[in-house]
Amino acid sequence: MVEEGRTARKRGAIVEAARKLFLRNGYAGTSMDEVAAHAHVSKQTVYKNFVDKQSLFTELITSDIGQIEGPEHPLIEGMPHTDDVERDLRLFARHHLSIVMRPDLLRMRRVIIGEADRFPELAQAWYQNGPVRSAMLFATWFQALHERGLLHVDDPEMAAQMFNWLVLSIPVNCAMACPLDETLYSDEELDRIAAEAVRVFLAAYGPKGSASRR
Amino acid sequence: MVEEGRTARKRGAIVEAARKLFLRNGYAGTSMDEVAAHAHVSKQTVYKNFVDKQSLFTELITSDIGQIEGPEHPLIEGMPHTDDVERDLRLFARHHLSIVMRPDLLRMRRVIIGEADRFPELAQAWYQNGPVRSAMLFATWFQALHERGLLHVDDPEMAAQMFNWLVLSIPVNCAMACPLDETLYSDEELDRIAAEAVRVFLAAYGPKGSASRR
DNA sequence: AAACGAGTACTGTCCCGTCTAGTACTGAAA
DNA sequence: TTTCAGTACTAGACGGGACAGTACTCGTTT
Repeated sequence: MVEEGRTARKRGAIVEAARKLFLRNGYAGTSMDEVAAHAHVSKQTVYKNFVDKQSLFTELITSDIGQIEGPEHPLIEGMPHTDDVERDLRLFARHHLSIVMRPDLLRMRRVIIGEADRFPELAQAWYQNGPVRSAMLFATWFQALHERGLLHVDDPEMAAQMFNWLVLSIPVNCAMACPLDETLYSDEELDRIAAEAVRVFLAAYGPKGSASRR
Repeated sequence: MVEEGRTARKRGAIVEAARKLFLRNGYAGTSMDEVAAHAHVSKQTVYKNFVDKQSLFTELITSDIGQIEGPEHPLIEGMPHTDDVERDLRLFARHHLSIVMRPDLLRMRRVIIGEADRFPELAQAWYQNGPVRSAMLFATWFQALHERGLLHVDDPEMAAQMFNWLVLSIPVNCAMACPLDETLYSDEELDRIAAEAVRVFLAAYGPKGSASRR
């Protein structure tokens, strides 16, 4: 099982090199020669595995988009679902943040946004698999909490989006414009943002009586 | 005054063409020949006005970034500053939204994010002149409202950022991944988002007693 | 006259994708 | 285990085209 055969190994090296280069230098900024050299593979091998530069790019990104599918799904499923909604939300928000703020995912976000005009279907796939999927999960979650009287949401879709961006917006939007090599936000800052986001969210969508205020 | 001289007119045409092409096709996706042709100008003239492709790009974007400085400044200054904070906030949020959602500004956001690795100082300039400057304006505004007892903000910086992204996040993040030629959000949807953003904001940062809930 | 600009050809570079000639691996038969 | 065919891989060259930036000639504006 560890044995993959030579071809698969080569292909893996190509994909790995391509990922690194595409995410760092963008589509136009990456040449196939670079990919081949970086993968310690001849250019011919690259073209044996991928018909095109476009194909290499889209297959790679598409596959990566698919990989993201699932970091928060099990988390919501396996959520403690205690009655301490604030604690649950904060834990989840913090976890969500630490995933989305992974440098490789931030780079991917940048590349996809930058190429959104040239690869619109890719951008769509990413958007649907990322923000939209998250929002839908949140919406069902909040709907359930609403029915248990632990939240008060008239429009679960809207609340879900608000929650998502309350948590993510500040650091993600900063990361879009800032160099990613240094650490942008410390763990403590992310903690603080997650906590405040949850506080704001609960102030607006908490159960009727409780106005949590610090 | 309307007369600008031939040179200035040519230069203007070049900048205009370059803006259109760079914002639509990105930096690498735009050639100097295209710019010249689109400006009805010879390539030599382009190089008489701008030493470089890089220079053309950075000077253009930098100048555009400078232009944005001021759409909301006068608005806050000339704000009615009634005691109906919710109304003021909602009007302002709606106005802010309609500016930031202008297609050309969305395109600029895309390009800057996409080239953030290759033009980090540009990305920084944009970030400072956009989100950071907005947040600082909001912060002083909220601070003043706090002192008048119309808001309750312990951390004006944080509140300002939260407000900014509560209003903008949903449509802006969608616009990053979606084709910009068709209209993404109707005026009514933007109204709704602005209203909900203000509601959430006031629930969290409104004056102590009032829990505005719909 | 003097500067400016148009038009166009040109240089050098980069890069995609292909081709060729030769080498290494793999798996099965002898 | 050795042999051997078939396949994968290497290294490098190359055609074709795009493009940044320059050179040069001739017309136009001021």
